Amino acid sequence: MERLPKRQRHQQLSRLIEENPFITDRELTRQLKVSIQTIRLDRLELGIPELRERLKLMAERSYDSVRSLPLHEVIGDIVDLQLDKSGISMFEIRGEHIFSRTGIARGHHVFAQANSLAVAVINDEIALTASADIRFVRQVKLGEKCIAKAYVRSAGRSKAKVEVFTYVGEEMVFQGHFIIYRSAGEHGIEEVDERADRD
Amino acid sequence: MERLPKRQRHQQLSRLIEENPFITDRELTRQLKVSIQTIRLDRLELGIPELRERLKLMAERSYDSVRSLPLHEVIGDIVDLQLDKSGISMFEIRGEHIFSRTGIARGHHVFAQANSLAVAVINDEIALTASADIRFVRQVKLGEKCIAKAYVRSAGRSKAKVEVFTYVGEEMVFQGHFIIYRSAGEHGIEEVDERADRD
DNA sequence: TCTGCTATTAAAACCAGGTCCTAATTAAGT
DNA sequence: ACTTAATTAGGACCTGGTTTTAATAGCAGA
Repeated sequence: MERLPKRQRHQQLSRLIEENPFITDRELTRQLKVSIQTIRLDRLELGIPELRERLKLMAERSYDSVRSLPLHEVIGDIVDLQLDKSGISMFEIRGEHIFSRTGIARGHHVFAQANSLAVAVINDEIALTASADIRFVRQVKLGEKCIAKAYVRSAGRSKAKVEVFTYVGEEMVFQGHFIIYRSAGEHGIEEVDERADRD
Repeated sequence: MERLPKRQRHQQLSRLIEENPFITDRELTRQLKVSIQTIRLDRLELGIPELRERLKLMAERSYDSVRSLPLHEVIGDIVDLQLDKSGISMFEIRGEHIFSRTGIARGHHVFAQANSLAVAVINDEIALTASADIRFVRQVKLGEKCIAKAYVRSAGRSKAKVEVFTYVGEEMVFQGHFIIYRSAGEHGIEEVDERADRD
């Protein structure tokens, strides 16, 4: 009663499916030289779902990632705002903002908080980021609360310079210099609008 | 002969399937109050494949584009990826990405696409943005498809320089220079030094 | 040798979620 | 009334399975 062949086959089966989840049982019979029933018994024992189920799982995984883009309007809660002068916002790093492996926040969330604040602090109908020079000073981790402080350094007619520093506690974790376009009475930009909504 | 209902239904059908690709024809008959045959004719006319085919496509997309990477950590769909060399991703600006009044994309979404891609293209266990110098060249509007192209310019042991250019059609809308930290232990990567441009 | 056990294979019924084809029905336009 | 487009209905067939029930092969121990 060769037991080994079975275990070996199980290993091979797992490997084959892992490296090509699109394989059908019929294809597996060819590769492993056993009947299709054996393949199915094996999958049953190993808890490997059928092809369609596998594809569905993969599709789901890749779907809710697209769906769960949590980058909406203003990122973070605005705590204080003095238009054209300064602003403070608070943003807590949660599970959806991190690299799952490391627990470290993805840079664009930290950026998003700062960018949102830089735009919000500009007192204009339309304010858009033109450019930015940013530095991620240290990593931010799950659960940490980021306090971003924005200061308007200079405000011309069509551009404003805004500096943003983000802290976790005492520590600075991010800094950025933003150049923000403003509408300054409808010029330069084709589509002029009202100011962005605020919560 | 109300032609409108048909077109409207087609629109609704497309919308329904787009916002939930996991829906079956049977479910669609309930929502649209027409027979299942009509649904199938509609799908045929619109060139929308059956449920299983849709799931398979989604699975494929998420599989062979970035099998090694956790996809959900990337903003936009990776179209091409040559680790440590270059990468391309596609990101369509949708309603949730814009200033609702103006239809102009919020900067941090455009940044997020570029940042994700810059991190993804670095072949390392841990890759984090250290700093970035970015410019929003022109506004991006609702419905526009942003194609971001990333090129690894130099890859040292602990840092890599990545340039990202984002286009809508022929037009460049964003450019950024990223410095990415890498873990520099795990993989002894000493292969890449300086790379020339490539399309 | 017979019994018992595992592993394998086979066969048949059934299912979801369709395609493909033919035909009937309905609605509406002129 | 006749024509045409749109809709609905029905049945055969397909893939890639599940589930169940049975038969068969191979070997071990008493």
